Amino acid sequence: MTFDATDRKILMLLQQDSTRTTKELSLKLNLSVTAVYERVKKLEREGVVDRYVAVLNQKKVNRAFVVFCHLKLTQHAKEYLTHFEQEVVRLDEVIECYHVSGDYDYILKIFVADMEEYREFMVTKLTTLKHIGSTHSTFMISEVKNTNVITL
Amino acid sequence: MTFDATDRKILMLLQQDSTRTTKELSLKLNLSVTAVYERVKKLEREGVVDRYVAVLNQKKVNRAFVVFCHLKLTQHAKEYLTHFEQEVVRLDEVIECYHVSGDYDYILKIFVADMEEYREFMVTKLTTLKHIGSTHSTFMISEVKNTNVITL
DNA sequence: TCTGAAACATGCCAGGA
DNA sequence: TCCTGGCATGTTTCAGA
Repeated sequence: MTFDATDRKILMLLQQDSTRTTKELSLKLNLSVTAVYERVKKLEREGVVDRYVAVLNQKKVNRAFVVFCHLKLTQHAKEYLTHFEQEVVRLDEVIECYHVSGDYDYILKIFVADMEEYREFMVTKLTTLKHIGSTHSTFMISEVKNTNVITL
Repeated sequence: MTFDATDRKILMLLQQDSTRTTKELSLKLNLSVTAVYERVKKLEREGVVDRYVAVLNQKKVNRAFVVFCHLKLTQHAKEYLTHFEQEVVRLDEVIECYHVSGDYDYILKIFVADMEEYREFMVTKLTTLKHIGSTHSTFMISEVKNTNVITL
C-alpha cells in the first residue's frame, strides 16, 4: 500500500492527536473539509487506521511499575505454545506478549503498581501456568521514549 | 487517585474505542449525556486520560518487522546516558526505549519493514551513536498480545 | 478527487434539583 | 453529582465539476 504526502500528513496528525477535527486538518492541509473527510474514511475503510483509543497516564492510574519478563517454556511442542498463549492473553497485567527468537521464547511487558504487586502477579498468576521453564525479569528504571506514532 | 465503578467503565470503554460518543456511553452506563460528559472532561482535566490517538495497522504501513534491541553502554557516567537518550529519541524507527535494570542498560522496540531495513538502521543509525558497548537483537516471531488497555 | 451547501447528530453550556 | 433543554459546531451526505 502506498500513500501520498497528504495521506502521510493526515496519518501523522491523527497518530499524535485523534481529536483533531476534519475542519482542523483541512486548514493545516489547505484542502476542503470534505476532501479530508473522504481521505480519512478511506484510510479507516482500508484498515490503515486500525482503531482510535484513549491513552491513560500510567502514574495517575497507579500502573507505573513496568517489568519486562523474558520467559522460556520447558518444551516447544505446538500444544505447549498454544496453551501458554491462550492463557497469557487473559492476564490483565500483561500489556504485550511477543513470541521471539533467541535464548527466550517470549517477551512480556507487564504493568503493575509496585514490586509487591509484581511479586503477587508472578506467584499467583504467571508461574502457575503450565510448561513454564524459566523467567527473567528486567525492571524499568525510566522511560526514555514511548510513542505510538509510526513515521511514514 | 481513586475511581468509582462508573469512571472505571468509562476508562475501559474509551481505551478500547475512543470514537464512542458521549451519548453512546450514556446508554451503556444508564446515565444522562451530560453526566457522562462531565466525568470524561474531569478525567481529561486531571490527566488520567493523557491523549487520544489513532493506532495504525503495522502491516498496512509496512512496519511489521519488530525487533527488541538490548543495549549496553561502554560507561555509565551521567553525561553518557544523557547523550545516548537525547539521540535515541530522535530515531523514528525506535518506538519505545526504556532504561532498565540488569545485564543491559536499555531495551528498545524498533519497527521497520524487513531485515534489510533493520540492518540499514543498525549500521547507519543506532551503532553510530557514541558510547555504545554492545547490542543484542531479538526478533519478533509473532504477536501474542498487544493492547493499550489498562484494566482498572 | 475535488468544492460547496444542506441536513443531521453531537458537543457543550446554562440553569436548576 | 446529577438532570433537562437549547444553541453552536462538526459530521456526513449529495450534487456538480
